[in-house]
Amino acid sequence: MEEIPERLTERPSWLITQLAVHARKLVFDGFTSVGARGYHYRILAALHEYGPASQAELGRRCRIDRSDVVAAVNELVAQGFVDRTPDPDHGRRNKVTLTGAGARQLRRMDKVLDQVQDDLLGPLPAEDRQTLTRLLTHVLARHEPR
Amino acid sequence: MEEIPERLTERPSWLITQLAVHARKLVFDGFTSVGARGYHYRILAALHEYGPASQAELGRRCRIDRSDVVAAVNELVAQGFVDRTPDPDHGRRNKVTLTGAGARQLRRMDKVLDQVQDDLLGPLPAEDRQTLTRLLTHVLARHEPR
DNA sequence: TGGCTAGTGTTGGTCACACCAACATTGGCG
DNA sequence: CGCCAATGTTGGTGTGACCAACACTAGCCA
Repeated sequence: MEEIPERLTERPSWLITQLAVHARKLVFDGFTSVGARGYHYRILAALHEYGPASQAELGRRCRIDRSDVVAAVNELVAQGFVDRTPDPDHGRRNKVTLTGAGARQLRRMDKVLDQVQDDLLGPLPAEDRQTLTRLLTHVLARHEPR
Repeated sequence: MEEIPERLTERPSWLITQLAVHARKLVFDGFTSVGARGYHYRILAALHEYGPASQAELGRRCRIDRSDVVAAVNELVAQGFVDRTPDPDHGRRNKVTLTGAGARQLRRMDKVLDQVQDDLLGPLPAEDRQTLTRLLTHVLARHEPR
């Protein structure tokens, strides 16, 4: 009954940002159920895929600001999901390492995320789902040049 | 060179939320150049399309929380883009009305947004653009039931 | 060798957006 | 009439994305 202005609904920027709102809520709820949030997942994923890394590297790979990596790693350390040790070669640099518990947490979060995809895309046919993913990937790539 | 973990890039929820980050930045920059922000546009658009409304109505139509409508309308009043008068029929209710300056501001923001769509979707062929819009609309509709 | 520059970790802020709880007030309905 | 729903408002929370500044280190190059 309460209609949204057409100026909004017909613009891709509205569709994307509003759908992102719902996606973030689903992700947030899922991650909350395992005591985590988005930044944690990104960092655990990067550590699992590329191995131990400095905080600056993590920030670049995860698209997280250096300063925000500090806080997230602090929390992950407190939960025992990563270790932070000074890099012996590089004086100032830290080496962040995934722990066994961290890998298990990552698996839990993966399961949560898989469920989220289904909730998010709902009854979208597999073909449309693939098309959507392809188009989004293509557009996003043009905004992440380097 | 700095690769993003596949776990992220292959998931639609990541694609949508990350693309939304870029969309928000484009919209933010554009709106900033005319001294406004997202909430302002939504409210001006709703007033233009449906005429004067109460703040609660605006909130429902624009997907903005009641409490946030208060602040946004305050700002719009201060800029002279809307008028807020007590509803004569309804004691507690306010009637928010678009002014001439508000309508002009809305047109400015419309132009900004049109440019943003091009920047956002880049060189996506018209057909793909339409497909993307259709799919996004469809998925979003399932998350906005009523 | 000395000095500058780039990179690193850290602190401490800002902003938009979304959302929630509480409160006083008011209208309308049973 | 009395209760419930709706309204406007205040004040607070959380995430995610940034930015500026600082101290320190490494590496380069003149």
